[in-house]
Amino acid sequence: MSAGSQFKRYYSKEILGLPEETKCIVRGWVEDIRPLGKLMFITVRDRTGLAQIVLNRNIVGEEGFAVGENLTRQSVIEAFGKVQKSRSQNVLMEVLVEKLTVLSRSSPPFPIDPTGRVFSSLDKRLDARALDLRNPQVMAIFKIRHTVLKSIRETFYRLGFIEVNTPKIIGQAAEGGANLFKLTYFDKKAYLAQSPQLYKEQLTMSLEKVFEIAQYFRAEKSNTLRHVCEFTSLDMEAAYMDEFEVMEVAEEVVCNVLKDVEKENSEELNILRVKLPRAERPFKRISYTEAIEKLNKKRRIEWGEDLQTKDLRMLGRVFKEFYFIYHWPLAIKPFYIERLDERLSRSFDLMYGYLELASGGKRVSDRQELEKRLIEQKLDPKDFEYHLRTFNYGMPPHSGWGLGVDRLLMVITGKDNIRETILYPRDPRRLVP
RNA sequence: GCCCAGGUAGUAUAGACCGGUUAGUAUCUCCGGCUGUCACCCGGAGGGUCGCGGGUUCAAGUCCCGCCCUGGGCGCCA
Repeated sequence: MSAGSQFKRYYSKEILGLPEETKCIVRGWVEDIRPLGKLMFITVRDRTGLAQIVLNRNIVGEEGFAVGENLTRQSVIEAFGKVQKSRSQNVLMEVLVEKLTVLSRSSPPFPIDPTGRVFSSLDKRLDARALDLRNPQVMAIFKIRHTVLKSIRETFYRLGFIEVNTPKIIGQAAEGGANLFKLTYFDKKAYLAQSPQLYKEQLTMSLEKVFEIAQYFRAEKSNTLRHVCEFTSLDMEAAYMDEFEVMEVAEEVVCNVLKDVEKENSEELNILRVKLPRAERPFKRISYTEAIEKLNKKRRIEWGEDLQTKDLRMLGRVFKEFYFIYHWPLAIKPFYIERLDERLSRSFDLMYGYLELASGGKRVSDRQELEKRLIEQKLDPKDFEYHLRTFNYGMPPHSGWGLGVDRLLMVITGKDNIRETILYPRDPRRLVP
């Protein structure tokens, strides 16, 4: 029997709604095999869900039945058959098999149980990530991730932003702060980009409003649930906007993401047994100084200090929602953030509870001021010559932010480990698979 | 990098305080039986250098030391 015109491949989810006697092809991986003498029930999963197919010895014959008897779980199969009403408690319709073919025979035992009956540690699951993704709960995270990425792009397109791609291999490591991964670029030293910051700023002088979704690299031995060495960042930068205007863009992006996930992923949210966080515009805005006052009721913290993990956790208990902390001390913000006054910067962080999701602000657009700020932060303007000279060509005032996509996924899927939201995460201890 | 907890069949775990017979259970894999299963069921079998190295002891999965790995907390993260 061939995949001729009368047989059509249906996804598992579609089979439930097909009329009796529909000729169909079921393709997928075997989740469970329940032999019952001369009858055999096989549950077949594909990316849409679970289908039940029935192998009857009187129909497929001795040889056909032997295919089922030699089947292993997780094998990829193709079954030709007709839809019939099922007496199963779990599915309405099932497929009575006329021919069963094994497309790829699996080799048990498996390092994890992708049906989730026996739980495995995240470490074991990540070692076998390709198989782990067959688990509907795991797959749900990445279906939601897809919606998030799509939603982000649609919002920015609608707002008139141009999508760009900046280099990830860079020649200068002088930005200070996070450690960069070094690599050999023919006979030169090069580095993996930790952010598109300087490039996206430069692009505002021509493209005006840009955004980029890309992976960046930080060589920090951070062993936490919210740091990885390779992460996906959503970056935006816009000419003529100030810090409050780009905060509104962030609100719009986040609210649209939640709306789209609610619309397109209700099934996945069910599988994950999570409710979407609520988000109402405008998000709460508290200044850094107000945050310090709030924290000072619980513990002594000096104005000017950066907020530590325990401070953020305390704020997270007060604000179980999206909120901004704006106008941080100039001294703890990078050189490219614009000064507000003697002590403050035109900066902000977007938070959800204790988790920092995005960081941004209005940028310095004057070359002299930028050079001054570099020196204040003990960086050498000579190392930034390629960047600084662009400010001679007419640099519009501009603002922007960068948002951790993986962290946003944590908030949406209710996962407390960032590794759950990344297909193949990279942390200080994990480089494979 | 620091602190805490842990490492026992492929996976998940019991046993450790209080050292002593063949390391138990679930799942898994294989074999046999069953024409309506539902994480099928029933019967049988397989699978463990108890993380690695050293020490104490007549005797170590169990006690002690070092290392590695894992989980969590913190630090680092312009």
